[in-house]
Amino acid sequence: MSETAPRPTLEAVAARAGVSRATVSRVVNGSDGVREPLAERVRRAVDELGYVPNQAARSLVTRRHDAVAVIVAEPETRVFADPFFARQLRGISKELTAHDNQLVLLLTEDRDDHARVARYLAGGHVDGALVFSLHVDDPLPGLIQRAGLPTVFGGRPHWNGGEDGVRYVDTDNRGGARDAVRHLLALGRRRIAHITGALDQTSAVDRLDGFRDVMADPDPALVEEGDFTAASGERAMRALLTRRADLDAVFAGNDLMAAGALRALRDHGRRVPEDVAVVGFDDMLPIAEQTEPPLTTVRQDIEEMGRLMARLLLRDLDRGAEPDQAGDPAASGVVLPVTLVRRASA
Amino acid sequence: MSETAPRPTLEAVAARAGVSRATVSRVVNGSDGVREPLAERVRRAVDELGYVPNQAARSLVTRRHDAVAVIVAEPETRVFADPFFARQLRGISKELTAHDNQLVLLLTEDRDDHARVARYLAGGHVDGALVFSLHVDDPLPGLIQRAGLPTVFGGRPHWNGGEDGVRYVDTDNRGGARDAVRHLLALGRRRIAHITGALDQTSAVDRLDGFRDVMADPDPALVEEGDFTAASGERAMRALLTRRADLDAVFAGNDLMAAGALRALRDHGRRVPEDVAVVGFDDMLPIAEQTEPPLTTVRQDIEEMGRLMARLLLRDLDRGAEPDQAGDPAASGVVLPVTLVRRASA
DNA sequence: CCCGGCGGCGAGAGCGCTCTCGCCGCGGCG
DNA sequence: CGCCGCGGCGAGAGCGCTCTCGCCGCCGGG
Repeated sequence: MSETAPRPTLEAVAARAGVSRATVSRVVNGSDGVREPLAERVRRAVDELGYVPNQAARSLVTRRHDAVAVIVAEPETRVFADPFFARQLRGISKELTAHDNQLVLLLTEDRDDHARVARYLAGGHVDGALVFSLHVDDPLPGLIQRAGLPTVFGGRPHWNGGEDGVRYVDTDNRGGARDAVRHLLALGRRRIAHITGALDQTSAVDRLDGFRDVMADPDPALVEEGDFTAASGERAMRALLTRRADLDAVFAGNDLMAAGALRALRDHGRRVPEDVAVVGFDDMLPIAEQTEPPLTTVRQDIEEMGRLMARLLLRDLDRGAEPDQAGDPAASGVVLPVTLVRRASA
Repeated sequence: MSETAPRPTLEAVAARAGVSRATVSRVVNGSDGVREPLAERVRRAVDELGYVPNQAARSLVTRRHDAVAVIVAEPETRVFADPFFARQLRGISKELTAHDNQLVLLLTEDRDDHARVARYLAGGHVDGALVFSLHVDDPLPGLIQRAGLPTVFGGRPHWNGGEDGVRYVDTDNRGGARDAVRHLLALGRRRIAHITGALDQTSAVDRLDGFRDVMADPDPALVEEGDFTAASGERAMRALLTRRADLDAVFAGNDLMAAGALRALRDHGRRVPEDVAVVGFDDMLPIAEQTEPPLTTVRQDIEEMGRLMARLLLRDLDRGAEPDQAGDPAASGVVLPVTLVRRASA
């Protein structure tokens, strides 16, 4: 009973149906050229025996694996502090399974892991890779490019100026930041501060750029660097308040920092939004709804981002490995729109 | 240049080193029986050619895949609302990669997915499975058991009464609940309420049981069912306050509900902890630290839980598929300890 | 000096599949 | 009525690896 049943092979199915292996293979893989009565007999044999193709054997000859690696290079910071990651993964998963592809997850922490990942990718276990690497000095993207696998990045990669044709999906960080700041202006605020995220990440840089787009030459005293954590937001807010006690609005680089900023404002006796209006970024739930007051923020569709990354990659895989360098212009980088969500804080 | 380099095979390495395939295989797989000068020559050939074994070919004959499926059956609810999932995954990932195993992630949403997962597992792509399924009516655990793969569950599965020898790792929900309630008693509180989680999940049931262990026959009016969301915590707290305006403490089934309860208490003008002491569960960061006041709560080591699940599974895999029914008694279920974290709310 | 044993290495089969060929039978056209 | 063409199916090679054998050479003992 506990004996692992010897899985039936193509051969066995062929024998039972009284046909050749080739014919069974044709039926199983849905290629035409098998006439109906025969095909039906094969199908019956397949599920009488409970036949399931051996993927290893198949991969050995087709050189396809129907599997995609998802590489996340983000040990300590935001990815694990918030539900971002899970959402993205979910989007990716949906798209991949819809196309019968598996998701192999690789989490990396340090340099040793990089070598491991590189080896894994070179090992040809997967047909492509989706990569999340947010930091500027990360050697991972380079390693991966070198492995020669079709790849799509999550978030605009850093060295984008140089290498071209790098596929990525990003949210409209810059545009979202502009929307946020314009909203504050529309409320009549004029002394608007910005708490940046960790500036070694493109998302933080892009949001800062958006802020500058609208504020055109802001007082440097109104910009303070954070690192996307709530604690950094609180600290930054305090610093801003001592430098510019007259500020009347803050655009924080993400909701976590906005939450930190709210505490600092409360401690300093500032009312939100009456004295100081606050806008966040991400619409990270449940944080954004739970703050006091609830956050006005810029929402990005995280799950859609994941889905899109997967879709892009699968498309590449379908039309053969060659990314078709002449290919469609829209393909190299895709930027998803964002929307401003108005709650009580601004 | 864009030509995908034909990966070198064992054959090629053998030719270059002037030995047979068997010898190269021996060296690559670290089995002894190859004398030093020869072994060295092989090793040189391997990295001159950049040889990486073809996993598909290897699996075909060894019937091992060095891959483990992680199945998460939790679309909407807590897993995606909080960083739980990511933490657990990280623990799992660490342990798996330490043993050169890959992590194949399967997220399921609905019944169709179940069939897909069952097929995948039956397809023999992976050597074992780690399963997270929290709901009582989930058919998934049954399907998986039937696939005959070595499996470890995250959280005590539901039908535990029946089937025996089911491997799982759980946190000490009941003991943690007892600690929480005893802490409230030690503070002198006597009219202690409990907001339960969704009672179709064992964790919620166990926490309720722990509450009852200590309170022995509590007033039913002091127990209100929630569903682990902040909104449900808020609603439950309101209900409790109208029923028993004299309550002086609340033990919430998780931190999210505790956060909801805090708002309800604030709205009703109750001071925390002076009028009502509040204890949560999970120590979910950053929520638990960000509430006003910060939450006293029961901490569980999520990452360790993941690591342990992986370790258990790998152990099973190592000693052949047979779980050794006589095996060590500790193996069927492992319960991880929790610790009470004191902050300002109680 | 011969023989037995043992350890190091090579030959070869085979894992379960895909895919190219080529064969065979049937239908249509000359 | 014969021939050619084509579509349906089977035979067989081969994907890259592991692992069992068995061979061969070396060493020690009789």
